[in-house]
Amino acid sequence: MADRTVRRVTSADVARMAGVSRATVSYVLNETPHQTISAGTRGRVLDAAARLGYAPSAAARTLRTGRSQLVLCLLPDWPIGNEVGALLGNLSSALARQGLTFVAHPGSREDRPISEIWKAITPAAVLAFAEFSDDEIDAMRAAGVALVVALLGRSRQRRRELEVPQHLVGRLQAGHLAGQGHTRLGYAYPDDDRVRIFAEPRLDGVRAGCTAHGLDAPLVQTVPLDPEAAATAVRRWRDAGVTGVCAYNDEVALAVLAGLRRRGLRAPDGLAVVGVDDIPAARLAEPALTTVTTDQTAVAAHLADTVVAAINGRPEPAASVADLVHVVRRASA
Amino acid sequence: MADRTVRRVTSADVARMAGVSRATVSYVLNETPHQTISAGTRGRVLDAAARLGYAPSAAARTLRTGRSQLVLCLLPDWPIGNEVGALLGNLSSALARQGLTFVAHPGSREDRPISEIWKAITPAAVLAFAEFSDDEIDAMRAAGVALVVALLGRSRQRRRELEVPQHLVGRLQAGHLAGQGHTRLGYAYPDDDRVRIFAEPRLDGVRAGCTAHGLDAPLVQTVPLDPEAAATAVRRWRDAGVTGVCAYNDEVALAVLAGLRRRGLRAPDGLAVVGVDDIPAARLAEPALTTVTTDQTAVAAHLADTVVAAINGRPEPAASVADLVHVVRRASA
DNA sequence: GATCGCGAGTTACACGTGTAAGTTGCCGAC
DNA sequence: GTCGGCAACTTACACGTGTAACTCGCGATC
Repeated sequence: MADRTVRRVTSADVARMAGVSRATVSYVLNETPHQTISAGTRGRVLDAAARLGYAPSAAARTLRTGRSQLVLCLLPDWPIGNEVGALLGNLSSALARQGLTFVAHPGSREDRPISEIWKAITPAAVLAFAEFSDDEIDAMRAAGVALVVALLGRSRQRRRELEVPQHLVGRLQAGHLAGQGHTRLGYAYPDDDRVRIFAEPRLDGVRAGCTAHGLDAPLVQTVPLDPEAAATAVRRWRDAGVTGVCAYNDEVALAVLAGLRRRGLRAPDGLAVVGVDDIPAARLAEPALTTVTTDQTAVAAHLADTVVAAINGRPEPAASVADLVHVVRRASA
Repeated sequence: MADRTVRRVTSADVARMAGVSRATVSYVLNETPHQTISAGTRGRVLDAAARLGYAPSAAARTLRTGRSQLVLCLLPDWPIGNEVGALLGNLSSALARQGLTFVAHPGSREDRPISEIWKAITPAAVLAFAEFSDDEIDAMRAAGVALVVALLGRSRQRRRELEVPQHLVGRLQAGHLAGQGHTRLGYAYPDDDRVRIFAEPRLDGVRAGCTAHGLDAPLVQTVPLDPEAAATAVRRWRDAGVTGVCAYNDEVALAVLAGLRRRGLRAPDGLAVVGVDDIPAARLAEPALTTVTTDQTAVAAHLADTVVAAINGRPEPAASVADLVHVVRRASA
């Protein structure tokens, strides 16, 4: 009867089977440059590794090199929706193609200082939606993290990778309404402080869009996800002569639609409404919601390229912003 | 000028500062049982560790013990919504209180064999929504994973932790409609094979609820997230004498509401509709959607207890299913 | 007064890897 | 005929930790 405790297959086992030293195994498997290995040995090593089902110990490799193959993403404490979920999925796929494993850590910073998290993982790179303090960034770099990216918000050294798409979203919303002939726009701001880092660049984009089309700045109102409260916002907009509203996202847009109903009105006549994200509920709403979507695959691919480049010490690639966002035309605007 | 490459603080540094051996530091910091350390030494070690900002190397610890402090959750490839997001967040908090770090890995299994993932992490436990093959389970156990939990679907050795709540959800939906006097029910099944593992136990719950109230089995129809297709389903239900419909989730329920509108009808008179999840769009719909919610905090807490118990070799705790799901009464049923 | 027990530590090894430095044998150049 | 150079490897160490096994002094016990 075999040993109860099944031992892990190590590179020493592969070496023994291939009849070479452990170093040779390492050189072959890692394709180390400037090392000359004959085709015969190479084949024997590869064969032995495959036959034994060898997988290197991530812990040992991390200990030795001081850096793991993990990319850590710190999720925000506000509920993540489909669109962020899609971004994470695409990011994971894109990084997997480069041999990096993507993991996400949900949960607010209050639970545990974030240093606990990355010290428990030693990631190659850290992505986060919110900002880092300079101290945090220094501590992470000192611990061997190659790259720290704040996707949004202030960041000392890196540019904010998601900022541009958010800005474009806002511009496109405003542009769509301006193209429909609306001359006085409103902005439906979310009633949740935690998403401000997303809302601000979108609102800036709407402002820029208004300016570009020669319109006045949008009339901003906070809209809770509640029909009654939304109805109040609708009244104020209409009193001010607003005819089209850009909403922070589809949920806020749905609230505006509900507010219109409360007042016996309906989009687009009472108020044209444009959302963001194209959630499933958007096309099921009454009227169906016009909305703006982002090509999360493209964003994820660029983000993955940036991470890989930084880990390998190469300069970061330029972003292509063309065709990143689109309007999905439906009945509400 | 100091050394450019900032060295990591190790337990040896702490030992030097406290004037003790490295082993003593380890014993103090890990509170190893059956080790007698004087209060004085203990204090000096703790003080030195705090002063130096010492954090143990996860890689070294993992290498030594053969098991990391990470709990890995493999996310499904279908889009995760708010409710799963909330579950993950709560789970992360609950595990953090026990010293475990929770990480989620998004992305389909097609990208990369899942063995690549857990070999790159060596987690203490693995949670997944879908099933594992027996071979996968064996391989993971052999690699040192203490616990493998399939939250849903078949699983050889562990029970499926999320199965019961899904079943309860279905029962409660049926019970609510039965309580309103409906005698012939329909079930709106999602048009996405990937969520079958969620849909089946919910549908089973609805069936059980019908039986418990002496009703016929529900008339099941697949409902795509499209108003026109939903309208067809609505016609068939009404032709069959169905007066109340349980939907897989709120999005499918919104589709049913849209289908009713297409036919000039409205809930609850044309067809009473009950959703699941209470997404933000539910209370903004017309009419506002009655729905069933699950206490994700309680589910997460129990799941965390199960994980911790398994890692420490204790028997798994019993689940309390009382008050886990609730009906949110609105206009649609 | 030798012995035992025990509190309070220390020494030493193992975990599995990457890689710098060293060791062959062989071939071509002077 | 020697010597440098190179292909093809091997030897040996370091990474930072947990823990079994050992040491040492000291007070109590027979």
